[in-house]
Amino acid sequence: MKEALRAMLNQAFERCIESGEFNRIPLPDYVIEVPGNSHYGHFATNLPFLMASSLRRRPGDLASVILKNLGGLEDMFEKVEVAGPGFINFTIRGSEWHRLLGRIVAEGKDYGRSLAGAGRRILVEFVSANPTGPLHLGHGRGAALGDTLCRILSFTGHEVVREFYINDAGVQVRLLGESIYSRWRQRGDRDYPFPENGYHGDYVTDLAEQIADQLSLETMEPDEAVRRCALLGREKMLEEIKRDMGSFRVAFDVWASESDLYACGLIEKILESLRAKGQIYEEEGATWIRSSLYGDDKDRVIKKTDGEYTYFASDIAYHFEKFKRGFSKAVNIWGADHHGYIQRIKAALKTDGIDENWLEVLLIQLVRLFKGGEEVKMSKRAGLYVTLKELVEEVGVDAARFVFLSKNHDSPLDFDVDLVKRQDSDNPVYYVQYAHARICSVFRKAASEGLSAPPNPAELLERLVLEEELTLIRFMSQFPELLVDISKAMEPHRLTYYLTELASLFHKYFNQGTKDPEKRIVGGEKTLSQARLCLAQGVRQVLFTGLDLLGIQAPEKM
RNA sequence: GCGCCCGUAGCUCAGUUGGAUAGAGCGCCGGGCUUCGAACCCGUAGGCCGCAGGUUCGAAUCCUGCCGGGCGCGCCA
Repeated sequence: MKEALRAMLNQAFERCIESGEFNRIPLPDYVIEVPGNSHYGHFATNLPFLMASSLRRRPGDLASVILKNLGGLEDMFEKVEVAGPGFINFTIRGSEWHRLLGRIVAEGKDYGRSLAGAGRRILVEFVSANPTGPLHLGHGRGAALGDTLCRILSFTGHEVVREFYINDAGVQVRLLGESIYSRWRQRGDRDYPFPENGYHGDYVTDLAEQIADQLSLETMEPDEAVRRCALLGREKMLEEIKRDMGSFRVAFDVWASESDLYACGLIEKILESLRAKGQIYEEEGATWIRSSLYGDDKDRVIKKTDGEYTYFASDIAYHFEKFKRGFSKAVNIWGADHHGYIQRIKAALKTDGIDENWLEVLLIQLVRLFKGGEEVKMSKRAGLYVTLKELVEEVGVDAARFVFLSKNHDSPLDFDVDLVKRQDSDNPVYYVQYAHARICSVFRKAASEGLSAPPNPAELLERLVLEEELTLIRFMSQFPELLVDISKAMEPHRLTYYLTELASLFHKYFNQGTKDPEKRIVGGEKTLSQARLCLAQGVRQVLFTGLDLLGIQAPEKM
């Protein structure tokens, strides 16, 4: 509908120029918006303001001229007027909204799906936890964000690949092996030393027991035993991570391994090509990349004097490889404590001419957990932290995902377990689900009276004349473009707010009927009930689709 | 010190990328179930959008400078 309006305005603009009423100027980049206040109609444009300065005329006058040149007014509009200092406000006919509802119901589960991102291949890398310990709350937030973003991008026509990068090459995994081995030795020798910076969590002791059952550690040299502990520990942690992600309804297409990059010689290969281009040099016994030429604060070491690569080296190789795989864009979801690396990795990409905007990094801020009104302090190093699994066991997947997606990823999140655990009305999570369940209940009631939403309701829908009904349709009409906007801005949390508002509009509508039988969905005259059931069907569908994109279930009963 | 992010109702946060009278949830106070689900709805109170300038028809939104908070600035990962 907005597009139709835009086309009409563009045409009117041309007509004004051809008729000589306007001097020729380029069409401004104007906006058609839905005014917050319905007093200003259903749509409004600022076009006149944007032409005022170049034409040196008053916006109000320009608005009148444009209005005069708009064609086909009677068909689509109930009212078009110049308002304020120069807005043009449009009020759409009810019949147009009825037609739109018909389309929503007809499109069903595909309503909102689009081709906006057609031809765009996007790689989204998220979570990417070290396989050295269980996933924690921060990973949960990243998982919820990444997964929902991917779902929405796919729905808007992008080709999406979801990837988990396994940091399994460096000292972390070796340390894991040492930690496991030490725990195993400590069963016989209480004083056996534990590695400095080792992993302290109880899961390490569990791993030690499992691994001791599988391997005869006692027959091995310590070095060999540590190596085997590291390998097996990595495998087991990875399995657990995959399990946890699965039960959090997060799936990955690719599990990319850092150690594979080394194993297949990719790191050397890529560094060689950079060296050939003069982007790499040796100094003080180390190997450096000229990142400072491309926006980094200084050059960075990629190979240390001891001959080991830094993690940065493999990161560079990994991202170059991503680029070669032919994606139009790469999105990384990182913890906010990594923001210092953004500039660095982008600079590294630029050494090979890769546009820095090709890579987009979304930072997620800290998650703080509250229980009993107090913050639960966490320390990963000491192995003291709440795992994602524990959180999910306590509050459920739906609630956890909803809360993680209830704020911009860029702002810190306080997760109040007590609030989210409550099975009562204070829990924000149920609000949207409840609306869905309620509609399902209405349909059960309708069915018991032999009523349903007819598949081809065209003429019926004109029975919908209540302001609440038209408001619902108008609000639903914004769903497709919302998803496109979210895809562009990479802000999935906006969907959470949208659904909450849609649910709210429905609850208000529904409650009208508790006081006034004339306004009930089921119970009045047959055609009216059918029309209202169509409306309810549309709302139910949008709620369902929206929740599905959030990875949240839409229950029929609660 | 340098860089990034953030300052919006008592609390937690939205704010359609520059639009018209700044919103929601929680909390406070008051009201609504004899038939579609009260996990809901309705109403009241609550604001110098951190401060000061600037840009323009128009600023919570963009620019500059302060103030306050978080994070990052390794041949660690």
